Amino acid sequence: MKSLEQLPLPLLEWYRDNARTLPWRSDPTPYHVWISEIMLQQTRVAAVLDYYRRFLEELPTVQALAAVEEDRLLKLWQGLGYYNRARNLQKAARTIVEDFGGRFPDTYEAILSLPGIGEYTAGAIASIAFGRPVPAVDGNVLRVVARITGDRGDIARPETKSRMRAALLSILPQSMPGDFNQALMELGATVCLPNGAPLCRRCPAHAFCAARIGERTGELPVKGGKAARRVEERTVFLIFFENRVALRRRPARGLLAKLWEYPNEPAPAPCPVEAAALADGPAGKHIFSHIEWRMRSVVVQAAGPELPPGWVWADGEALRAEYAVPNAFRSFAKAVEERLK
DNA sequence: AATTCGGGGTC
DNA sequence: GACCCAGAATT
Repeated sequence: MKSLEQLPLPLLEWYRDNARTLPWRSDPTPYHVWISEIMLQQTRVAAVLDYYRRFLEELPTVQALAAVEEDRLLKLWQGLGYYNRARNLQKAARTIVEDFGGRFPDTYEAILSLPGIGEYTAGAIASIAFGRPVPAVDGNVLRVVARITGDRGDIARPETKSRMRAALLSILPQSMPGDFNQALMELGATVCLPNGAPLCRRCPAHAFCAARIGERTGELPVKGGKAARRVEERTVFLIFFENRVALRRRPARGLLAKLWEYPNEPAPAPCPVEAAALADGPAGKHIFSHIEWRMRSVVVQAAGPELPPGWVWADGEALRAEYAVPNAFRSFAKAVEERLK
């Protein structure tokens, strides 16, 4: 990894001049860094900005996060995805309040022990918020290192990841590890782009990057895997009674756990309530990482207010402000709103 | 080591 | 379509 040794100085200089202005950088308290890092897991900066602002506005402290109602927390997370992140955030907040006296733990090992925090996030928080000299190796960093060093190892494999992490640890500037880690990610996000289209002319590693010199940026990094996606046909029931719509809570474990949904079943499925009228509603499609839902909908005028146990009637205001409904059902939002007026 | 967990931007 | 994103937890 000889070429990596030349990286720190030009990288830090580049970062000083090119760092984006991001809300979690203006006041990098451990709480701010933590919330931002969890939201940013597998999620682009642009998608996080509004959620981050709303979240900190309502839950400005670890104590507030520890105490908030779970349904309110899910509502704040609605649409961001990977909802276990929100639940783990609260578990960790309660651990911090109860076991750490409300003070965020300040060592890599203690941070790593918290729910929802793995090697990457522990390294990010420890280095950015506490100045600890540990690497933070995310997807951006793996791509940058693979290209600069010309490493053909599969970056999806733990062995490749740990090799690159060790190489980074050996060159990590002890004085400013947080800036170095952020600079590497920033470089990956804005210059050393995926899809074989990096902006090498703007790169501080231009002179010594193995992939650029060898014209192999299109072949690096090497990444295997890609599980096939299964398709599920589902029927969604948009059930109305007197300007309200029926919702039910999803199971506590698994996909979209504990979020609210319009009742739906694998197609074909019979109407789950006594109906005064039935009509076809809009179709919808939603693509998860590992599943594709192809949905048709049925608009149901319920014969009465009776619902199966656990289901609820929601009016337009409750639907907007109270119930966390995942974006998988966004195709039906307009049709539902129309009938709740 | 492989799968499960969302959702959206980008090519 | 395919890839990827400031990944972690579970199996």
